[in-house]
Amino acid sequence: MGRSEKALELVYPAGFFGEVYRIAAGIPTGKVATYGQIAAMLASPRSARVVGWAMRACPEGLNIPCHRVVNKAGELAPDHVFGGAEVQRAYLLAEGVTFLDDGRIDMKRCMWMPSGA
DNA sequence: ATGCTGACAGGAG
DNA sequence: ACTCCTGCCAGCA
Repeated sequence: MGRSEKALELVYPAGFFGEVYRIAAGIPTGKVATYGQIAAMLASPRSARVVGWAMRACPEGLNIPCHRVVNKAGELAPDHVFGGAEVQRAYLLAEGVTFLDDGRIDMKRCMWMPSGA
């Protein structure tokens, strides 16, 4: 592996959290992924909560777009994190994510589909 | 070691 | 569509 990859090995935590961060880092701009979706990618479809927890512990130094990870209903994180859901929504809007009239993300349009459409 | 917690999800009523 | 209940599993006291 190249030097940059080795650097990532050093930066990303080992184990489940590290895998979560690695995947989250791959979410393209303008798209969002769900906790359960990421859990499924890790072959642990029952670990959605752990994914959410990993996001909460999100190391800011890694440049992880944790605002692009939402629940399956397309709802943003509660106000006690992120400095308010408004902040998260502003980030997503700036990236081109579209919202429905009820304030939820238009998941049908913006959910990340790594395996192709 | 034991028990509680949580940025979730799926099924049942 | 909404609420309630249960399963999950890594950290932390």
